[in-house]
Amino acid sequence: MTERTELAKAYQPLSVEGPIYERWLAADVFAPDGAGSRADETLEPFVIIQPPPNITGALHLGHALTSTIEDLMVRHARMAGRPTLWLPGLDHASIAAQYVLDGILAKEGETRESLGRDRYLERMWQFIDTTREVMLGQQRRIGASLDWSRLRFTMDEASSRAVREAFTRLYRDGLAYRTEALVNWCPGCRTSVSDLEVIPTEETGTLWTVRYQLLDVATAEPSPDEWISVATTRPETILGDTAVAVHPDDERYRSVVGRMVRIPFVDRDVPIIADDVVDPAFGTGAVKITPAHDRADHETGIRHGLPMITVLADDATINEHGDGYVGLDRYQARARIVADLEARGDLEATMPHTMLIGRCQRSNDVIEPRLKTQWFVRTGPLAAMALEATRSGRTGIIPARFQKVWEHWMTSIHDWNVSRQLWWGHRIPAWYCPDGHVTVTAAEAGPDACETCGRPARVLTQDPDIFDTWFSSGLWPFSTLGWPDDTEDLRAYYPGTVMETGYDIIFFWVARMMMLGLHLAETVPFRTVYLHGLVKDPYGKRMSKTKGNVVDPLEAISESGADALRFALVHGTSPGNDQKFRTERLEDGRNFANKLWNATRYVVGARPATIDANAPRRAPDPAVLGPAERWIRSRVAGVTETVSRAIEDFQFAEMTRALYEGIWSEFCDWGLELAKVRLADDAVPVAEREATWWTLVEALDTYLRLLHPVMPFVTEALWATLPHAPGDPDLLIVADWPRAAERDEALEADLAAVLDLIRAVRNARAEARIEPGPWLPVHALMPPELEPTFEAIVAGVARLARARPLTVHRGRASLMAASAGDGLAVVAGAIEAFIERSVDDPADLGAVPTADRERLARELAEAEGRLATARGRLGNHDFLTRAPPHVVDGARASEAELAEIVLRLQARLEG
RNA sequence: GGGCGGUUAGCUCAGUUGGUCAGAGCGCCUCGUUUACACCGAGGAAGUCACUGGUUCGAGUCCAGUACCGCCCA
Repeated sequence: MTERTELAKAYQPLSVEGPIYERWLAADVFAPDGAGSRADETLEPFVIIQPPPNITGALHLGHALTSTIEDLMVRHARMAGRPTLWLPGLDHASIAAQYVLDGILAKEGETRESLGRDRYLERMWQFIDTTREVMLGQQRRIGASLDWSRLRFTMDEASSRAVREAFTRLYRDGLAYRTEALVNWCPGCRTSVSDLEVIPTEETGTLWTVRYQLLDVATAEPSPDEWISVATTRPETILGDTAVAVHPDDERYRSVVGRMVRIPFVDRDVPIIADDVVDPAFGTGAVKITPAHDRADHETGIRHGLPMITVLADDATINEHGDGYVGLDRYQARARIVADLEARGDLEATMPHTMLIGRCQRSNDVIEPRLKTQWFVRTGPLAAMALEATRSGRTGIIPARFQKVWEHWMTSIHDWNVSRQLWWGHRIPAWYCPDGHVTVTAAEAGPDACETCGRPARVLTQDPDIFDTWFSSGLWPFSTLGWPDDTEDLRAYYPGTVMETGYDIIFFWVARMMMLGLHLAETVPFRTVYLHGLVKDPYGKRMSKTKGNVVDPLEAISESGADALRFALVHGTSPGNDQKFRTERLEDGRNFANKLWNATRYVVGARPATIDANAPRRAPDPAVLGPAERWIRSRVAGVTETVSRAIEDFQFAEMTRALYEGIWSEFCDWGLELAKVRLADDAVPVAEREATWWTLVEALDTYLRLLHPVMPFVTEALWATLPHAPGDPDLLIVADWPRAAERDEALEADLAAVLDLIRAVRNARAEARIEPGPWLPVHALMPPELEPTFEAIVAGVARLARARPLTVHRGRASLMAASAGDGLAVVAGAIEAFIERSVDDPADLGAVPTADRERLARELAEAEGRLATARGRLGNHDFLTRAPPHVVDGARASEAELAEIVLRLQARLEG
């Protein structure tokens, strides 16, 4: 049984959270097959494979949001009894990790090359040993109920094996091939990068117009007065030009198409070709073609069978093909070439030019398109499967509008370059024999011999490259479960239920997982893709370390508690939409936790002496429940419905809204206040007081369960202080998810009317500037059908309205007779009331009734306005005939009610 | 150039199939030490739902266009 501790006056998250996480761990409740699991094996499993965060990065608010939303879904599913797996992981992030480590090494005066491959990798493992613990610790702090027994790392042996196997199968199936092609080369990182890692940035450069000498048709030597002017932003690529192109319809150049020009410096003679891709309006209408260094030129080159001459080395210096400029950096070469062109008189014009430059996402270097022999994955068939999967609904995307983005990307996808010239990652399992034969094998030790010619392994060399990190990530939904082996986990938990991530990496993650999952694991990797928005700073800017506008989740947790951070993040999220985060939002969650804490503190302390402190929780006896108790139960049922539906619909902010409203504005503001009166009233029979208390306990019990997925710590702590029912577990985290009870809508409507009266009385008093202290006699008149309910909670109403005595009148005449003296008239919907006012200072007598009259007149004007609107609608024949009957009925009811209110107010004003 | 999202109270945002939906939190104003909570309670002020047309008996809610902001892709 749980220990009942005295609750502090205010919730202190820091002292509560750590021990609770330890209790969860000790109880072994995170794993679906853990000792503390209460999963019902007959239910469908709920599985989220966590998108593994980059092992070198500290967790930011985006990770916090991801963890919170996933944890929320997972905790809900777990409480609902489903076998629930949330599998944690870390990503080795090749390029990012190398970037960070290289920076550290640079400070020590070392480089990758100076250490050598083996020592470099040793350093990397040491480095990530330190970052790993930080990452995992952060997730624990936020309360993530991850199955740590299944923690995986993309570089562990099982993942490596999956990568080798996956690649081998793709190769065997003709979906992986090696070829020379144009890749995005980052000279800083010395590797190729994917299209997604190239950030197009608008920059101002220069457009140079350069004269190329035409050759005399007869002599094939430069013709002195004939030239063609081409415009270029990259003069250094002149060295690799193999043609000049014009548009076929361009009259200006029609006569020169087919003639030859001489490329400056390298003195290569190349043809003038005609091609539709040339934009006649750009520059001079004639462009130079460098097939080895430009994507568009590359395609043109292929169409026209042009030679492809690479003039840049890996470090972006001019290579041996750049006669006279060899060894110069690309920008030095550019400057020299411009100067030399000018000296030769071949530079015709220089003008500023705005263009898109591709920069490396990681190093910010300008990307160079270069020809490289690398491995590619054929995406056509894979993308087709991925498209079909979403179109058929086997995988749904939430919010749905991202389906369009998905379709567009999947239909315009290029083959995927998976080779990276890095060291930290999975080595490509391809071996080459001296004759150029390729052998691909999943065997860890490599091939025994060349597959083609049988030469022994010792003469084969392995491809020096590693895989793009996203290749191993793409296998994550199943490699984590044991694939390629037919494991129990794979059978039980694949495909996963939800893939939850930010929309910014839909292509990185989701696309690759879908393509590889469909091909290799033969089905979609997850049923639903849920995309959340980005967490931005208060001005709507992306948070980044360089901008200095990041909010550290750990700092936020230290200040306000993990629950407060979780609440703030969930409260502000809606599918696919960004949220602006300001730290003041944390206070909402902190205050809410405190409110809940104190409500529980009150309830625990208000236990009637007749109930044993260790008595198990039992449902209140329905026979002795008053309206307030029945109202509480009905409202709890209402909130339960809303919360359950919101979770199913991925409307997490709606879930927090409903709970905040239900717990604070309904349960605390009205339910507890009404209950207090009964609990404190010795005249109320013991059985009724007990039932009232059990009602409060039951309501809190349910609310704590409903709120647990969002605020796991405070709810777990408080639940421990409440009586538990037989069959309840020791920990809330594995307690049953509430089933919504029957609602009593008629009673809810009655109570709403009563609460309106209390509000109206308070309002009238406040406006009349009556001191809050004194109790004043109040007379009420209401429809007879409301009277029984009203009478049953009259003591509570009296207290909350500060009415003494509170008299219920039968008939208008009786009320009017009672309210003849000085006082305040109140019309609250169906209930009319009069507050007697005792005047201490006779000088006040004149002023107050005037104020009261003003208030009533204002209310009358408003009611009359609404009545006029209602009558206007009802006077419209089209409305009566075309609007659905229930709407018309509603309008009639509202008209009748307003008319009644107007009459009462008029009577008051005239009287 | 193509596509998507946003524009609702001073601020941050809800408003799911068009019919009391004009809302919440924070902030602001006025009160308040009734033993759960001042991380609180009571009351209050505050918005031509970006703009212009259209559809409809009825439009933040649907359609078209405009403006501004942001994002994605080329």
